[in-house]
Amino acid sequence: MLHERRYSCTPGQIKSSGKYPCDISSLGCEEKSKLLATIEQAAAFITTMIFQDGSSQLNSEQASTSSVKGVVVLVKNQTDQPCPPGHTSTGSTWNAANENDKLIYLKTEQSSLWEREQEQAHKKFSWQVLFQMLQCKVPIICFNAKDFLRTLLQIYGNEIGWKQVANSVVLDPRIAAWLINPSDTVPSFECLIQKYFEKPFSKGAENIDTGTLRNVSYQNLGVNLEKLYNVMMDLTHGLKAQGLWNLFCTLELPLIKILAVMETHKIYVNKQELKKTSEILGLRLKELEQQAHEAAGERFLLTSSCQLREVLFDKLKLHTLCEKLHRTEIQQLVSTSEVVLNKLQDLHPLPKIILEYRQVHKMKSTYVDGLRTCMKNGFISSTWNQTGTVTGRLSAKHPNIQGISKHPVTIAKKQYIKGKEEDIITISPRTLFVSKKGCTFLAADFSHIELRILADLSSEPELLKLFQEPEITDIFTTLASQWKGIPIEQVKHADREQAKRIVYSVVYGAGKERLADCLGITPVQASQFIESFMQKYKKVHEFTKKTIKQCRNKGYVVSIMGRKRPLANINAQDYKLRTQAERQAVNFVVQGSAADLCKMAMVKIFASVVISPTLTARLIAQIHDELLFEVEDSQIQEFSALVKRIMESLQQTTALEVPLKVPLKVILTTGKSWGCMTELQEM
DNA sequence: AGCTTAAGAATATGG
DNA sequence: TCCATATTCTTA
Repeated sequence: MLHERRYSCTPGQIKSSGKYPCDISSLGCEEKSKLLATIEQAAAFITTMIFQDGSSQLNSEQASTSSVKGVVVLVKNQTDQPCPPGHTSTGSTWNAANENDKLIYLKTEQSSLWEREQEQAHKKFSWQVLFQMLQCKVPIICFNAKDFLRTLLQIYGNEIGWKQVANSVVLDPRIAAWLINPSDTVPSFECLIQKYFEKPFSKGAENIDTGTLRNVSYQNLGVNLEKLYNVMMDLTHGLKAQGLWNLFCTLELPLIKILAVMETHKIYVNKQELKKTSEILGLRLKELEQQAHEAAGERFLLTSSCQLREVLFDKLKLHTLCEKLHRTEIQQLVSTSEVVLNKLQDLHPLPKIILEYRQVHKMKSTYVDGLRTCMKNGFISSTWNQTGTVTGRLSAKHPNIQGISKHPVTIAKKQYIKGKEEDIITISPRTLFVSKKGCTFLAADFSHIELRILADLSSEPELLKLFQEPEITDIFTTLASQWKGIPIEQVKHADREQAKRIVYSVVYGAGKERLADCLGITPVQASQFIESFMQKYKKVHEFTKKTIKQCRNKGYVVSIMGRKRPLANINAQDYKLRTQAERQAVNFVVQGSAADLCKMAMVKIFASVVISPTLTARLIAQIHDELLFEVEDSQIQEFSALVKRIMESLQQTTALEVPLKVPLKVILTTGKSWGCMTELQEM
């Protein structure tokens, strides 16, 4: 409350820059139209959200839990050269570097009842200002711009359509910093400033009052926004110098808007089914716990790998009956992981019970109960992180929709539900996600994307041939049939998955022990396989050697769209560190390039939908190589054709040698859930 | 004694 | 001594 007055400024004061932001609600009619005119001519906007607790996007470590109170905007009227560090913004108060720059405050919080009319007017004007900012194509610079855009969409959801944010140009220095080095995370604005702006400079007085005292931070907003602007300018130069500018502008910046829009979309979850499955899984867990205790001859905590280790190896001594069991990474204890338990399952009944217990427990705690904690009013909406990976991929949390189990868990025990007796119950968490009424989910995925990219980058003729033959519909199925010597029709899903794991393991440098563990074969057989693979696909091996060599020379590797990953250990003395960096280098080029393609697809599809007057399809999730949309039933044909065309045309866009294939899948049943997708026939 | 925190292990996803 | 994520749980 104390601060409210500080925002005010007397009419006419708008021009002279003050210490505090000018609250636009204090402006008269004339000043308001003046302000709108100024905004129309602005060269840049630097913005931050202000939260109820007084913090802003510039001094909160993580996304603030408190709700948004308003937005402060620094309106730049001329794009001046970035000031050298230490020159500006050393004072504790803000003095405009340029006299024409303005610092304004837009209140967005909900109006109190008694001053509703006035508040409505203010809200409307705030909206007018923000709308103009979004429409005029002048860059809006914001730390965590996605959160800013999402919040605007949420607050002005009635006045603005999601397509309208598509025209805006937002810049986020955090993403710029991440492109320059994806390995070092920038957790906060202060951190960004320290890394890219105040580098060796000024460790003095002013740092004290930026984060520690929240009340003081108000008077520093102008200073900090100025800093934000300067850091963005520095980073702009950095991006251009490193050849990352195009990637930044054409891929990562448009993605900000796409993710903001995605986060405003809610996915309906079947609450009743969720509760029911939680109970079924809970019952099964109790049974398995009982069985495990009997098999072990003592009570212990099944979820504790430590206690399980004691039972299996100290008490039962099962490790003495089996050689070369995998050990834990840090403590070098005998592992209780799936591969080890698989090896032990003929020696004792306990390992099998544990394996099933863990499967069911994962299902219950993460995908069923975990999902419930993410729900708000029967809906979920993931939070997307654009800077959370080193390879350029996206990540998602709350829930991690990218990691939700694909394969069902079957419970082979009698259960009595609603008086009905069933012997086998299958639980697949994806079916808990349901599309809106009148809509269906459409999934479009790049098939074998990384292998196709590898084929292209290595120009391996054998691999290219496989992709250019139209009769081959699925590479891994083909490879599995070749490897096992069985006809394609008899290849099962598990066989295909195995073939896939073999190929990627070998390509990315798996050792014989690891591969043997993975496949349940002996290390000798595994090394024979690696050998024959290298023999058949010689150019793949050449590609990895070439990539490592380049990395040694330059200190970094580059994806097809110029994404970089510096690898400090590529020339390390330590064998372990060096070879790890080598594998990371090879993996990055392929995985990073696949990420580029998938992001490009998102950007192009979004742009097409935005310019279409009729299409309303919404992106629900990106699962790395797969885009999941919610589409109005009447638009499925039109939209799916569009998606397929755009995604497959990326071959030309990116000048790939190898063709891209994008099978489309839609829900078969009108029941409309995720999972149980079936391939959409060509038209 | 009960509390929070961080690391480690295991397992799900994707290639 | 394949890569890179998130989540959950236990343990210190």
